[in-house]
Amino acid sequence: MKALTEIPQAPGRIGRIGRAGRTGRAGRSDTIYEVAQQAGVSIATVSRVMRGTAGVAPDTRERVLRSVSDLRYTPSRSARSLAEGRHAASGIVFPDLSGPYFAEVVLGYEEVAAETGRSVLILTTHGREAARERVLDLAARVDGMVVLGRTVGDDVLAELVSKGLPLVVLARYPVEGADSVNAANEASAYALTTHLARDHGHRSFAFLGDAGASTDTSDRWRGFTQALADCGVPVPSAPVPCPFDEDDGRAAAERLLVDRPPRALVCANDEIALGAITAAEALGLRVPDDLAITGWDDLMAARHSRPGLTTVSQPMRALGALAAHRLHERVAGDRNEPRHEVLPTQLVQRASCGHHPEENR
Amino acid sequence: MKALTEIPQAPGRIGRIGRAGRTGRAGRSDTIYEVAQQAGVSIATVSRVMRGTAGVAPDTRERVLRSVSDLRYTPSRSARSLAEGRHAASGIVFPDLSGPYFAEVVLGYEEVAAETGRSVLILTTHGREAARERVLDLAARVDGMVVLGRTVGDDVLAELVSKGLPLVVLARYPVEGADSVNAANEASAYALTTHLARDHGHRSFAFLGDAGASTDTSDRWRGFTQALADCGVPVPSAPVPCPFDEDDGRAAAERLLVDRPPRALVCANDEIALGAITAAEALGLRVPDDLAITGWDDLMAARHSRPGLTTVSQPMRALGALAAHRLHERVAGDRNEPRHEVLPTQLVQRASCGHHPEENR
DNA sequence: TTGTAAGCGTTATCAT
DNA sequence: ATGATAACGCTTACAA
Repeated sequence: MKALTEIPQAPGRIGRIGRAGRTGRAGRSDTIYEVAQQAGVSIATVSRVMRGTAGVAPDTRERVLRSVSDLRYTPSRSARSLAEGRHAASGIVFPDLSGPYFAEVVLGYEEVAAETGRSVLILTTHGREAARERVLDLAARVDGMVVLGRTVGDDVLAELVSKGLPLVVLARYPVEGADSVNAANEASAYALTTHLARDHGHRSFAFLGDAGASTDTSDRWRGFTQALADCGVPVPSAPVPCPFDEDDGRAAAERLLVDRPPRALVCANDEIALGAITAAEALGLRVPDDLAITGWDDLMAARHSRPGLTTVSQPMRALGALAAHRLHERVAGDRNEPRHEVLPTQLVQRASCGHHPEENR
Repeated sequence: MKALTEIPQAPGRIGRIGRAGRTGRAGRSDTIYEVAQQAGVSIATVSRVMRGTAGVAPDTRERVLRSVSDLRYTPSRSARSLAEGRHAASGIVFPDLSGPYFAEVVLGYEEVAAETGRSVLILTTHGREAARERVLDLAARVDGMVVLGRTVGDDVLAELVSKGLPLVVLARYPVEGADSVNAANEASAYALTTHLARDHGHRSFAFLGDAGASTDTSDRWRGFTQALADCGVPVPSAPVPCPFDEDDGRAAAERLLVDRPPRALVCANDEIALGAITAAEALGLRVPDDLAITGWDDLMAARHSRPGLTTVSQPMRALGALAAHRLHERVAGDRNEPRHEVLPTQLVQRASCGHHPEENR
């Protein structure tokens, strides 16, 4: 007779008994137990085969693989995540997908994330109240995330960092404990504005865009004012506030142009600029003869518009891709010191800023 | 001495002993156990409070909530998914995000999915080999998914359906066991082509687009040929193959137009059409005087191009939103019979198809 | 109203 | 090379 201490440990999986009999039900996928039973091995061996862990005999391996494909077994992702303590997924948070900018950024991001074996969750905040909760919820599903400007406040980001979540911010000022990726907004604004003032000789400017809402815009505003000051041109006291949207651009431009039209109108993005062109033409102003207009982003429409829109081309896809790479490094634990990077942009001269000698459209 | 059968069940959670002492480590979030201990209740009660399940005394509830916020506790998503047997997430699979079409669809989708309390995973296939594996991997992370055309074969979709995964296809022919959502491609192609033949009197046509690659395109081709036949206009034997891209459109149009230019060129989307306009102008053909060109999608660039591009406007966002709704119904188990829906489109007449009496741009 | 503990489906440690 | 089983962190039936 055995003493209590000699009694074999009761199996933790008492409930496993009677597991059979629920096969074939649609929507109920098989588990590692069914595969193990079918193959006549333990679940540990099945797990080894699935994960490619070394140390499984070739014929055992074959047998398991056959059962796997017979039963069309797919491991449960939640169980795996729970056991591994990771999600093999990352997230990206942006304000909205409308307009090509965010779509391109996300595309660049997804591509790299997929290459590094990570699924991608997206979240748009739409400037909604619940943004904080949604972002925190997302944080529970991923191993790290990228957050774009104009989504949630720095307090939320600090919370994420304090939870130990790898974080990269994009098109947003750096925050403690996170990497950042930005386009060269100030430099390109400076170059663009200098081109307008120096090369075309424009002496009266306005800036259309909401500098308070976006770090991109406020950087562009800063480069704009700096260039004007350096060129000895009067500097407007503030940007003309305007959301990132074509209709808003048209409306804001209409109000501005009726009143006291400047000679050159620097818009915070192409959508605003295209709206402004429409407004200018409706008011009988010729672009660029009466009014120069420029944008940002180099959308397809900028190339096809009449007149062609002078703008700044941003490496949108590269921004997303770089953010994905930096996030991957952080998640993999390859690096801890924050890294802040600025990607170069390019001035694209077309007809809307004034006539160029070598103009071709 | 007790018989074996009388031995009390060994607790499943032997390892819980000694759980304390690992607090404060960054990146290691607290669990329901810490909260329970802090609040002086059991984990079941914490769970009830977190889930809002009825039957918790107000003061107990308060105490728990305080501990939750003290410890900044967020439930583990994988553990929750494992226990609940659901992910509270859904996925959307598309070929690529470039161009505004997919971005808009995804945006409409995400918005509705978020409203129904579901996170959104995205997957782009890029026409890659690994598409099947990626899609199956995604399937393990979601409660249901939407698959767009030109991503994976019907065999993969059948596999998903047989696994019991709720499925909606978008811009793709219906498959057994899944809902489908499409735009009225054939009808709008018919209307567009009839407009060109009847209203503008064009008698020689070509169609630019790869009908084999996309159900959208093959439906458009069908409506196109039907309209020509009904108008008594010679029907081309086949589409001029061309990918969905501006450069490809330009290249394909160049080859076509040098040879034997038709009077009207119907393109499968706006990007192709805009490329074709560029090609036509490079060859000295005037649009629409020498050659009418039309597109599909009504991109921003179609509105701003010179000449304005006649095109078909699709409810892209609504397509995504509807797919999300249908998927939600399926996931919730509200409905089992497949539903196939076709959303209306709209012909947008601009200058590129010929001169209209009431033309305004 | 609250607690106990089984169960979710994996991974990985430790024996053998 | 393989098996037994603890552990992952929750939800929920059942008991009290």
